[in-house]
Amino acid sequence: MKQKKEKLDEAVGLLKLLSHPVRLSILCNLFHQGEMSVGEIVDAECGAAGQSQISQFLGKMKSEKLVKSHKEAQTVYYSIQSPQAEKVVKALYSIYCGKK
Amino acid sequence: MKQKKEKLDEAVGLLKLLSHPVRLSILCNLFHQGEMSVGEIVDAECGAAGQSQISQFLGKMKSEKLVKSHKEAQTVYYSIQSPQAEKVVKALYSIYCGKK
DNA sequence: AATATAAATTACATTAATGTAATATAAAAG
DNA sequence: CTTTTATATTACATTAATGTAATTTATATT
Repeated sequence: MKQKKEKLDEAVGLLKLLSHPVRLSILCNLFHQGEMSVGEIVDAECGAAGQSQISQFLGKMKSEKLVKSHKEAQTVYYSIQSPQAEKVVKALYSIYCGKK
Repeated sequence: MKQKKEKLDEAVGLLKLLSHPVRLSILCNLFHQGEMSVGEIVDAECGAAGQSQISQFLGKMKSEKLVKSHKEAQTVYYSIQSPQAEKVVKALYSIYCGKK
């Protein structure tokens, strides 16, 4: 069985990546849409972040295995890869957006 | 109804506070123990953080209404106050420490 | 009163995260 | 081949988070 500290650090690693309004919003959108191109992701943020920053965020989340991507011609599509991320986003959604 | 952005920021505010191994560990312990003195909290961290830092963390989490405290003589007891924090900690526990 | 114990506060130094502009790469269209 | 479109990368400047030592406050004990 995994050490307490390892599990703690794993959870913290995930939480850190969720702890930014744009990154959380992106994951929320991916959770509901299933898959989005970078262009769609950028548009969905309505100016809250520029293309460069969003690309950086996606790169970081991909390197940390929260999301995966595939390329079709010049377009790159992202989707959630981590079940843990999905579960936390889901829990947050029910806490903050669930029915009263 | 609350704006999407407000809810996002509220969720991010909570996640940021959970995004530190010592703070998350403290909340996890409080979740399971219900209430702990600062001394017990410090001991439970086994040196991962000093008294000063833990006091600072508790102060921050209290000012953000994640936890509450009451004093008995020279001893201060903390417990979780935020239902949202409790729910996220619970979700994380089931994700990372749940049965396989 | 002097000392000990519990917790909080202050004051930094260090490290990490964020935001942004400019540039680069890759594929498609003209 | 030049231009356009889509995305990624680089290079900082700025701000925020972290860690730690020293000091302080409050209460209890001797």
